[in-house]
Amino acid sequence: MNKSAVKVRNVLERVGGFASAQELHLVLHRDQEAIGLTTVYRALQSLVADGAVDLIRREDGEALYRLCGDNHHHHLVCKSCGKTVEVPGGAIEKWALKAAHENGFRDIGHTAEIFGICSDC
Amino acid sequence: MNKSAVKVRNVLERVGGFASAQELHLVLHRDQEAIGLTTVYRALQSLVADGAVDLIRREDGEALYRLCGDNHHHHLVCKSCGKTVEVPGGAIEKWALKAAHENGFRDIGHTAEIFGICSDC
DNA sequence: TTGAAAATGACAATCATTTTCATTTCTACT
DNA sequence: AGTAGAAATGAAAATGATTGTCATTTTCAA
Repeated sequence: MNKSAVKVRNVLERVGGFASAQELHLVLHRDQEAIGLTTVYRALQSLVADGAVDLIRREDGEALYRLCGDNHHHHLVCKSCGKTVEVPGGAIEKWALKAAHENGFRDIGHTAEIFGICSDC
Repeated sequence: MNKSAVKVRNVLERVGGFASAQELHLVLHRDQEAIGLTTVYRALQSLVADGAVDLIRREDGEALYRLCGDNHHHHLVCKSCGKTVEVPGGAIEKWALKAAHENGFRDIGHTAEIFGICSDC
């Protein structure tokens, strides 16, 4: 793993949740870490390839990254104000594994998001 | 609903599964239907807004559209060859509703995809 | 028929992501 | 230490899907 990949991984660790490549690049700059946007993208690519980082897509198609391996959970997002709640994903996990198994798939991953309107909106 | 929206909806019906905006535009042209790409995008937007069409993201972030079917299901997609299997989503539905309810959310929707490597790859 | 409102589409603009390529840093070997 | 070759870096250009603009066309009710 590169020096850059390590930096990116550390930032991901600190932010704790999902972040876009551009956000990560911004945070790195705030921290006086001189690193190019291109390099951030490359570091994220290799981290994803190594299975160290998960990639999901925001509704507008932008890529979001998060460190793999923390306790697995999904997100409940308010469509109006953006408020986000973490939701345990045990049931989904079982569902995904079962469906994949029944169809002969292996190396399973999944994405799941719930969205709605929160009580404050 | 517009004339264009109707055309787009018809094509979606014929192709039966997921298709990108550009693919739909191509099919429409093959059918001698003169319709601009911009209009295809707009028709898809309004169809999605009306809940007539579902939108998911391919792994590279490109948007895919499909006629909103009566029977709610999700997809099990092979990362290698693209083979897709429909999976019933009952368990997910319950999970999403429960999680949303516990946190005071309403007007709930959800997305879920499973991906892996199929038995042929 | 007519006139306002909606729809259309060619083209330009946007924006995340990838490519290119010249330069810099690392690494291994003498 | 010195050096060649490989890998990493990043600025700038390219890419490609999607959206915005705006002049023109169509629709439709009065």
